[in-house]
Amino acid sequence: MSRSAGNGAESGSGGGSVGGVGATQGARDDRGRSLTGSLAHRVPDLGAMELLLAVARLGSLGGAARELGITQPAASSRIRSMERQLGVALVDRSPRGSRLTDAGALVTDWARRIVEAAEAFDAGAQALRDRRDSRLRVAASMTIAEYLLPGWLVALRAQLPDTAVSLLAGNSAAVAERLLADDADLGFVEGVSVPTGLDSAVIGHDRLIVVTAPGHPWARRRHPLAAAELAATPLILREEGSGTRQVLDAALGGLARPLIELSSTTAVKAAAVGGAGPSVLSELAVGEELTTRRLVRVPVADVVLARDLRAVWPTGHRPTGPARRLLSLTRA
Amino acid sequence: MSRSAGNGAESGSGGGSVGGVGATQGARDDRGRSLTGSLAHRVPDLGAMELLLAVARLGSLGGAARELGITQPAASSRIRSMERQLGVALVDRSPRGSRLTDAGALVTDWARRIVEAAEAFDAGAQALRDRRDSRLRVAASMTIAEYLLPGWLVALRAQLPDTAVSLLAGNSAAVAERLLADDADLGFVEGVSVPTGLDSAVIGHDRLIVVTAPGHPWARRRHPLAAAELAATPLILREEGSGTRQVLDAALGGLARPLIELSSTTAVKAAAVGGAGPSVLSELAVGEELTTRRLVRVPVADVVLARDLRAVWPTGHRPTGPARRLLSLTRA
DNA sequence: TGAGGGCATAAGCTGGGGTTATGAGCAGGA
DNA sequence: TCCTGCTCATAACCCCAGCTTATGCCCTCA
Repeated sequence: MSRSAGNGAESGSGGGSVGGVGATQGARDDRGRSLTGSLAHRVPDLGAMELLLAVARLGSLGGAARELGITQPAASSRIRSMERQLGVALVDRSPRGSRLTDAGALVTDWARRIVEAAEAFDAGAQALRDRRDSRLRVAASMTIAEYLLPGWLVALRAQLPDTAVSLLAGNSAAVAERLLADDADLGFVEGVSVPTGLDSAVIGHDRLIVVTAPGHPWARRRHPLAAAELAATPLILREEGSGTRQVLDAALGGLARPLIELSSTTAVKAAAVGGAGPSVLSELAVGEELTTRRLVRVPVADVVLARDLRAVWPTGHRPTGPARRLLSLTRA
Repeated sequence: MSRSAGNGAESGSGGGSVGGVGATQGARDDRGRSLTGSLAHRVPDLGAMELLLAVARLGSLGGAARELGITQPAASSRIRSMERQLGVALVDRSPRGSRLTDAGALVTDWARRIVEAAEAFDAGAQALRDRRDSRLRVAASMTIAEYLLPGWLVALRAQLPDTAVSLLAGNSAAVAERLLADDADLGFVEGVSVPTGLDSAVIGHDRLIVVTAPGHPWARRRHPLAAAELAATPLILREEGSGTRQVLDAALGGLARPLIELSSTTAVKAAAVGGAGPSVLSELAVGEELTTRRLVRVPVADVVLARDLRAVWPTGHRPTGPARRLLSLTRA
């Protein structure tokens, strides 16, 4: 393949489809995944994505290579193999630098999503690893640890790159225990009551919302759902004793009727998306599903399904230093 | 290392820190990234994440291996090397199966985020690749292609696994052109006006919102911002001619004053997060930043910064088949 | 007590991604 | 005009991560 063969211009608008490739393997499983090679075989790896982002930012393969600490030929071949894998020209190589194709710009944006999720993963994993011998020890309840903390940690790391943050996840009681035993500097809990011995600040709200698949009759309701109606309808729920279940029971007066009981938020989401019925979930857990309309929010009239998200610390020990900084990142 | 050495119990709540590892390399760059090895070296690859999810779901290494089409030793060693890399015990291996550690459960949830982003990437890439010779040809404007379409495609693929979807991204005019030339079956545009020759249905709204870094004075305002105040303040903006800029100018009467002009949404976000000043951005673009409070939304009083998101098709040619199905996934 | 499912260990192969070394297109200044 | 410096490409070689097959131990259950 000679210098600027084939791709080059790729005109003003669309997805550049590079020739050949021919891999239109029709075999798919029941979820539409190709059977030959799972995701990892069809999606470039993180290194390639980082490289692509660097190329996009710097406008040069060699520059990107330098930034990532590899050589220019390595970068070039990596990008090329990514293009081969995707069957789409991503960068327009010229002797004066490399610019993204239109398709490349789109792919880069999607790649950025993945890299951001990976950064959150990394920040969380780092915190998990930093257990002892660390400077800022955070204890958090599951929902917060799952959905919010990784993002905060990414932000915190931008401000305090040298602070090792350690994370410990558990229920409210465990968080309180750790704080009081001075095993943690700052805690995060969700729920109405604050464990005794702790001071707290509200940092946000976790609303439970009623959701259904778009096909469900409730998705087309024009008027909000009444509490009684909600209480009378069997719902896809977390198991009894779970945090969200407690809040729901309290709001309805202990009446929530389970259609199915599942032991993880993910399983509940999957069931709801699959159309098994309406469910009640934390809005933190279903943001993505709502924007892509895999789930639809059903407005509710006379029930308050909100619980506070709070930062907590031992009474008297106002957060200072890194803890204070983290707190300020989270606060409304 | 013998059978159940070391990790095992790890009691009821937290992040299990496996011994050793010792890789607390202090060297970090200005963003807190470790210099030795970029993200890709600190984060397990997609294959490992998929494997972990499978183990979580099936409760067995061998079962997960079977599902992914690899052998049991391969799965075992892969998980083990992931644990070594993260410095945390993830699964509790027993002769009767494998369950996740508490830390493992957390890590699995974070991993799921990455895998979901990768699925969206894959769906988009597949559509980009399927240019010609496909059954459903979609043309979409950039914002929609970037933030919404991948999710819809994932959902559509669940319903119609065998339909090849092709995607073409461009501005409104390009979308219209493709539809009228019968180069596309369904289009998506944002903006107030519908190109002539096309019918449309509103499928959502893209609100532009005013955001700042949490440290900015506006972040602590108690009262909404007046339009005049917004118009009088220099803002971080996309370049003149961009879609969001047009809407903003229209809403303010052509008065928006740029503090900095940048040519990509990502660059604008980065500047705003960095505290360079207030900005106006699509709410689709800043969802993540808002929930993690890297950016804060500033309420605005008397300006309507909404534009419709519309599905469009050639007048008369009501969407049918897969196009209709996709439309129903997006519709309110 | 055997059958079967679970996991571990060991030895060997393969290929993707890295490296060095070299050359060629294009711009801008002496 | 030619040199210098940036860009990218190609070629030959190397290494190790991750896979495989083969085998064995642990535990449970009929």
